[in-house]
Amino acid sequence: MPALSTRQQIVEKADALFYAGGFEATSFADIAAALGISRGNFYYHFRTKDEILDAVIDRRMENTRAMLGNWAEEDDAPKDRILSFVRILVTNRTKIMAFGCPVGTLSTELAKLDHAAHGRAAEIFAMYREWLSDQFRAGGQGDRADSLAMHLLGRVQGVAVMMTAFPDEDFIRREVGEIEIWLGTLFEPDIRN
Amino acid sequence: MPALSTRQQIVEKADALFYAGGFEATSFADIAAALGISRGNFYYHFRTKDEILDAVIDRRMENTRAMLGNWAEEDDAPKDRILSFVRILVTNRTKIMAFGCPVGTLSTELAKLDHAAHGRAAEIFAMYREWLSDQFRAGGQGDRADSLAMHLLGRVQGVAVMMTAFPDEDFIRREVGEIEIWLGTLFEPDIRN
DNA sequence: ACAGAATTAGGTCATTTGTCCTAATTAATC
DNA sequence: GATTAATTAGGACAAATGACCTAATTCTGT
Repeated sequence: MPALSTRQQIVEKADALFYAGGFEATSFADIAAALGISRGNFYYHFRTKDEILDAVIDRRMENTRAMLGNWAEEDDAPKDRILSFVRILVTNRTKIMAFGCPVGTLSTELAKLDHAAHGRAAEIFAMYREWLSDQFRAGGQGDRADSLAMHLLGRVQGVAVMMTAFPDEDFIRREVGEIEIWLGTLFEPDIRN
Repeated sequence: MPALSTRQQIVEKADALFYAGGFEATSFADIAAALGISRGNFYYHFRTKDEILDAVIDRRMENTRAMLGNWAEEDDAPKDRILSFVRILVTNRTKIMAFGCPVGTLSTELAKLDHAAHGRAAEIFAMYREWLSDQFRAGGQGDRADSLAMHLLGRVQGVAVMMTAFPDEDFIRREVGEIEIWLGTLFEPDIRN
């Protein structure tokens, strides 16, 4: 009784390899070899590369949904929930410096490939957008909520891109710090000078 | 007497194809076919794919240097120079929505491929960083100049990434507008309320 | 224990990849 | 005009790719 089904193992490994090496550059053989399974076995579970990509995106959406749910459970205040999001830049800094943001890099790669799944990859972004939008709305930002969500997503994506070019921990902390200050002024409007 | 040498044509086409389709996904055959030249001719000018990449990066660095120089010539005020940089988001919005930022996407792709040229791609970023840093310093930002340059680069990169996922012109103009306001407060410190 | 379904192994196939070679053609130099 | 150098054409090559098939094995329900 394996801890994970072969299919789950394939999706998990493909997820990691797509992130670390890119979708196009990762081959069937790479995934099968990394798992120690035969190509035939692989083909039984996924007939085309696009099917694996679909399954990987499904997995990422589930994981994202779970993570966003956890952040909402851990903190009651919208501001603290949003801070949990921002701090993944620090938590995952090592991987981001090496491979960028999994969401952003997949989206841009599929855009270049003109891949049919680009829209699905953008849906992962949309999940973050809506969740952040909900938090800003709950924090009393009303109509600005969605704009603020997009703005914050962009800020975080930008830091992630810069991290791969300049792996500088000080830069990360400085940017995260500035975002925290910005959130502070947003959620305590009577303290702005 | 051709307007461009074969070698120049190859580099130019490779540049465009690498941007629109990615480095890994663009093959020798793609470039040769797009130019209508034979593979043998191609091989005469570039023996390996890495050589083409190097030439493309050289070209981009030259073009970038020229563009930054032009912006410096067109405007005397550091703030206006920096605005020229920010507004490429609007000027090139169609291509960015389709393929992202050429600098950022190449950097992240080469990072994932663990490619030797990743450092050279980051040098293009470094050119922008230093140029922006010079402008901020000329604008009286002193020690903060480099931090501000990195911050602004990140802001622009973030908008570019979001544009590929959400091709929304309003978002672009909103973000560019906010950056302009931010620059305004930076360069006119006595007007902050 | 056994039949049927699910899963896995191993190999095949046409195509494409990056790399490379040789012969032909064009351009430059004396 | 002859000789040499630079450039181009048109393949060839092994390796890798995504896709596919069949036979063997393992699991499942009865």
